[in-house]
Amino acid sequence: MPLRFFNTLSRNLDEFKPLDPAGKRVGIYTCGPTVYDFAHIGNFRAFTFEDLARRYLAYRGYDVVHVMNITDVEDKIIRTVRQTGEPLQQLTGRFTAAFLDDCRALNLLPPHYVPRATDHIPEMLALIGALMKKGVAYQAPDKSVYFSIAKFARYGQLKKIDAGQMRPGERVKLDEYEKESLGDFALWKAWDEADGDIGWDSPWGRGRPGWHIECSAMSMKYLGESFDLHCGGEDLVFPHHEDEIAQSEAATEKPFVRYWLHCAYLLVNGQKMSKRSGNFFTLRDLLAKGYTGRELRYALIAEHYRRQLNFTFEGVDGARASLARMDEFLVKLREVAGSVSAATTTKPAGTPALQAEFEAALDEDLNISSALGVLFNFIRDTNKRLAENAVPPAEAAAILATWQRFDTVLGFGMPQAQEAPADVAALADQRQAARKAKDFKRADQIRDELKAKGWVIEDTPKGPKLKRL
RNA sequence: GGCGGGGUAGCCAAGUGGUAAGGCAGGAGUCUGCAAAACUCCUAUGCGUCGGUUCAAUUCCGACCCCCGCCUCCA
Repeated sequence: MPLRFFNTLSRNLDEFKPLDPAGKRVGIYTCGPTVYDFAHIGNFRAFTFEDLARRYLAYRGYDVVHVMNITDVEDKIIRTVRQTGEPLQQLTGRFTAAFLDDCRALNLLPPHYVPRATDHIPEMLALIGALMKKGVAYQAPDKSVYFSIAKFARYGQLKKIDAGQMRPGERVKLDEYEKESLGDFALWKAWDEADGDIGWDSPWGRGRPGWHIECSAMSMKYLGESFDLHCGGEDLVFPHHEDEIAQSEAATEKPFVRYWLHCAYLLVNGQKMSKRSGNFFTLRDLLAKGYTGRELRYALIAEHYRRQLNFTFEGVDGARASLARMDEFLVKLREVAGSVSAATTTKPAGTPALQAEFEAALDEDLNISSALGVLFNFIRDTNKRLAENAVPPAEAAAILATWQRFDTVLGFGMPQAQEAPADVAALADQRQAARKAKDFKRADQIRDELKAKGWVIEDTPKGPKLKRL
């Protein structure tokens, strides 16, 4: 089955074909964070979905090159610098590090390149220069440089916006601008007092880059003038990505990106989670509540990326329980497999079918809900056979090997059998002895002690087993 | 005003022109000294409403209702 993505550009499920004539290399650019504060889990929904996309492409055998920018100069950053007095580099360095920590907690694969905007001012200036030279950009009386959307006929292709129909947003004071047209956007923002010592010299005077230009400059630097995939949250469709297309294609006269993928919002209480509304959780907030990164990853990833995801604690609790079911299954398989390795066995009949179903689900625009359904169906069916001791070690090993491959996509991690520490194991032995002696009062007392230490004891037909709570 | 996404069981959610995957929660059972844990089974004559097309619609068409979002801070 072909891999298909819903392409915002075509508004269709398009079969994925890489630009690379060899069909091997795939370039993916994902819009990264603006580092003036901790990212919230709404932000991480996007990064998690992008991680899934990237991982699945790799699973499908593509050589993926993933670029994610760090926006480290921008209005909100400058405002924060002004308010707190913390130097820009220190502020952005701090939150960049925090962001990368959060990414690790969610098991997001590190991008191959994580370029910072402030390290690419020359590339941006070159791009702006090219646009000026082509006459599609102009310097306004306010000294800022703007892109003229009137000069780019294809403007509005992503959002299907008719420039004539645009009307100013509520937060825009039209009279503040000296642009030729309302839809024109800044490539270079002229320095003003509020910027303090933040600024770079340019052929158009001191200033700083506009928001969109960094993504065009950096994506093209690392991936080429045309590349395969560009992802982000749906709020970036317009104007950010629309403007990226305009400035990039106007400059290169080549198609910029083949497939645009956008994920829907994370909601909380039915409303978009955002810094603006104040209704957000950072990853740290949730980790502090005792949820693990993988549980949050599951919660963020388990729903199809193009559907709005209403974040609830009930939902994360559900994610935790779902993972526990999966873990339980894998640990059981490992016990059955013992020391048998999958490599020494021929693949049993069930596994290729499982793989085919898993892939068929993800091939269809990363339908993870369906893929997880496939997995849980398989778990139920195999559990029945495990209960009857009908799964030979070789098959268990083969299933584990297959699952390991699935996990390169899911990123939940394979559960490790947990060795109980000596004192816990000793207590378990004592309890077993008490039970043999029919001293159930003592046995139950030890059970409570173990629980207090964070271990549950599970009496199975094969004897007691210790499990981490 | 323009443009878009949704409304499927208590909650989350997949999906299809042929009669509703999966997860969580809940109920029952197996196991057990009792439990716990685990596992199994059960749980929507129904897919926002009203019409239409069809042998057959949740799935196609039309109208309507409701929710969410974008239209230059935004993942």
